[in-house]
Amino acid sequence: MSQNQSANHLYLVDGSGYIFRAYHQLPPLTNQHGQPVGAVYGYTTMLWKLATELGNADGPTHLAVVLDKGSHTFRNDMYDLYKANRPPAPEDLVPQFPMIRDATRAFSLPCIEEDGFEADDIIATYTKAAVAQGWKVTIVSSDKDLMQLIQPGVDMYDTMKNERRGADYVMGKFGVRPEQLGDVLALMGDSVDNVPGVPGIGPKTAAKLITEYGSLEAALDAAPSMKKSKMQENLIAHADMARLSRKLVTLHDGMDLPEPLDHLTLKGIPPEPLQAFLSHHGFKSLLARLGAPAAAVAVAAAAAAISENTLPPAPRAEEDPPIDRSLYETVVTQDALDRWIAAARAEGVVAVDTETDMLDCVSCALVGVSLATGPSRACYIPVGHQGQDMFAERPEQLPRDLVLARLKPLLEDDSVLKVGQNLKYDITVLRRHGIEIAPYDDTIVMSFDLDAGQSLAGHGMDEAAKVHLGHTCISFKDVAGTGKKQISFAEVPLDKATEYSAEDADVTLRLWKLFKTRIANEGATRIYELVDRPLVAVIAKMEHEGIKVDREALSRLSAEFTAGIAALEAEIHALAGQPFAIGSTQQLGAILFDKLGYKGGRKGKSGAYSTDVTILEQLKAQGAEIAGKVLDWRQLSKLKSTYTDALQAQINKDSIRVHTSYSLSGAQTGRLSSTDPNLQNIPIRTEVGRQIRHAFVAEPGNLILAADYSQIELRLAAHMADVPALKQAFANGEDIHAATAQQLFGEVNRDTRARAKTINFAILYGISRWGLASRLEITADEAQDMIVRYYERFPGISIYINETIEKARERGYTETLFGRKTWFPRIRAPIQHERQGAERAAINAPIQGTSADIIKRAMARIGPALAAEGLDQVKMLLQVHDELVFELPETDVERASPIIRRVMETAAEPLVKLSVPLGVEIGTGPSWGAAH
DNA sequence: ACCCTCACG
DNA sequence: GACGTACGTGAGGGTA
Repeated sequence: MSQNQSANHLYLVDGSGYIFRAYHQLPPLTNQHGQPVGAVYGYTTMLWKLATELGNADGPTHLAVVLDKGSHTFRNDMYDLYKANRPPAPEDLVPQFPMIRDATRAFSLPCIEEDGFEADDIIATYTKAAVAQGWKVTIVSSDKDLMQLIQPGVDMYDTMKNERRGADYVMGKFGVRPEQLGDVLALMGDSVDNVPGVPGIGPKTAAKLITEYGSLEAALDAAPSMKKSKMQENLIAHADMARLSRKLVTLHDGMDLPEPLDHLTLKGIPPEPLQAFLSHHGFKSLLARLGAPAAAVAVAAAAAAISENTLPPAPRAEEDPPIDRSLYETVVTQDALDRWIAAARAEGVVAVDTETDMLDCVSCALVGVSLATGPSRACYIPVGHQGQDMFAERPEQLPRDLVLARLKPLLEDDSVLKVGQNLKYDITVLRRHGIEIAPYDDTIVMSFDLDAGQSLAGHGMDEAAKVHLGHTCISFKDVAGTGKKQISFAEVPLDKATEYSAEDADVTLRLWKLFKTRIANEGATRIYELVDRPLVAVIAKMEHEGIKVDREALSRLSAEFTAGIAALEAEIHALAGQPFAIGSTQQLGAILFDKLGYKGGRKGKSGAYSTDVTILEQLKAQGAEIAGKVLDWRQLSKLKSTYTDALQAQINKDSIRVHTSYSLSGAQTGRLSSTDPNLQNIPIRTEVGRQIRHAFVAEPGNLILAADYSQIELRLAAHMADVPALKQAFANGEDIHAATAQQLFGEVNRDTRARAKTINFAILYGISRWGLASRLEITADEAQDMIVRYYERFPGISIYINETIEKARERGYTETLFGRKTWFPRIRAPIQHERQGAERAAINAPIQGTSADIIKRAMARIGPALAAEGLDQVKMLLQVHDELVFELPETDVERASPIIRRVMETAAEPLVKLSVPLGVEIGTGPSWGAAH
């Protein structure tokens, strides 16, 4: 290989692939002629970037832009469904295709397209030709099919991510070498291009098979002797599809070169045509870089400045001087530490924030603590920072245990208030080091109790700082980066860590001052002090406790579901007469309504077919067997992906338990919400789903105890709307839906009770005759009659509804019995359906919110009530809105049950005296499922 | 990133 | 006669 040849480097730009990606990732810009040019702009900047690499060591010496031409290729002759799922290009993208050619010409670059071949094949052909000449090749694309071409001397370049990709990348993403990728892609299939693949085989299984057997053919040959499984059956049954898929994903590299290689030489880019193109479309920033006249540069700069300053400056808290990060101190000596502790004692209030090496506070390690004692008077005490790489020296800092020993008396001192933002995190971290923070305030909870529902007020710190202090915080991303390059806080240099962490404490203290005054002035003291604040430590404890989940049981279920799913899939494909992605509502809609011709029209603004349960059930009733199968498939897929599989992954390595995270500011009404994982939506309504609940188990010798409020929202509605008939029924311990049926229909049977139940819930949610009509499958007029009759029999209800809406409109918010406010900015919206939506939510909020207040009070009281009886082995693990779940020694059940029941049933008192009794049902068993 | 669907109360 | 089908959530998969 001669020097001369090896210096050549051909860049092949996948123009068609790029434009689709640019279209979706960039905002829909238009030029001054009103033409959509978002994708063109993205494409132009990409070419620009490549042009600037001209002359770099690894830059292009030769370059061609490759485009798709026409839609019919030899692959369609092989498989008529190839790319059959592709929707037509979006309307505002179509006119941009010719502009792409204009842009390419403006850069004076060769553009290659060929009938009957896709861009991928042209790229493969040129790659082969260039490699044969000993050239280097870079394919500018992020298309996974093209990754098959990666080899020594050939790499790929993703300009959007600014990433060069070689064989390592393919290995990391697909688990195989590039030359094996075609086999993997064939097994996986591709729903976008409609490459069928083998059902039930995804990237993981495909990679496993190819790694194990070496090739697709070898895997197919070996299939009959593999361990019997659904996968193995599929592999045998769909071997032909796999072979067809293999051909479809194979890149065709044998075409004649439309242009010889040496015609692709880059000779430099003449500025005139480029300048004409850029100014035609008004791409000012690029024009400026091209060296356009100074005036144009000024215009571009001015335009940028305006767009960045459209938000009015937020008001700042009066009095307090603005945030000055230069005043923050990094504490590395004992004297300095003692000085800060003394300052905190002198103030009587201190903001505290802990920094850790990861977010999971069950396993994380403490990295540092920040304190704030006044405006811009804040410090950061590092205790666990490392150097930035393994060879760097660990920065000088005080020993962790010394710092904690010094801080402990302060953090536990009754006369010093500790303030934190989302304190449950810090409480957990410090508890693991033997520190029980008390007393405390939490600014996230304060913000929520003041402004729940206010669309402008986010309760997270960065947003709150912006809204209330007019200050932009340093974001975590700024100090630690994001994605793959994200570093742990322990690796952040001390000066940056101090700026970030001390600012958090500084901001927290400023917010606290503001909120403290507002809580007193705006009547939020009761809800904050008596309901939400005490809960923070209780929630911290529950999260830390976690719940044991039987991994083997889940994995057995998962395997059962997988088998069921595969069987259903085969049946569905047979009924459809073709394979398709059942999970795709689009494809499913096309099969059901276009191909099979079932009735059940379009819905929604997107114009797409709706295929939800109600529709599928209608089809099933019409006799569409496929609809029932799809419903079953959906149920199993949901259970598998959301529960059996995801839950196993959530088991903590250290505790071997699952730790959810509760948000105290998640739900507008005051309810908690649960994330990572959500343990408030574990299945129970169907028998199949309920098996998942059985995997939530107690430790040996212990039991799970579940305590549910019975019909708490209906009871509260009866009390709040003052409905004598309902209150009487609850007082008598009657079946409330049966009692309603008696009142409405004059007789109680299964049908009338079910209807009464529907109506009872409809009332809680803000009834509309259309909604009720569709639920009960009656006409809107009949539904209207039923509502009228309900109002007649239960007269308080309509008064309650009208008064609630009226008050909400007047004051902007609703209130629970405990004074929790929920704001409804949209209740005065001029658009009717927005306003009506807000009205329905406003009807429900006081009821749902009061129920939330009551269970929160119960949660705060249960721990002390049990401890008073010496029952400190009883652990509260979960809250599911009207249910509390405990784990306790079998021997404690007898004594704990009545205490739990009493605390829950009397949780409203003495603050609120209810005119209906609250009922609690308790069950126990070895698992959560068995406790119901 | 957004929609759809579906799990719970 | 139109609203876009009830209140409150979070997660996963598909698609643009």
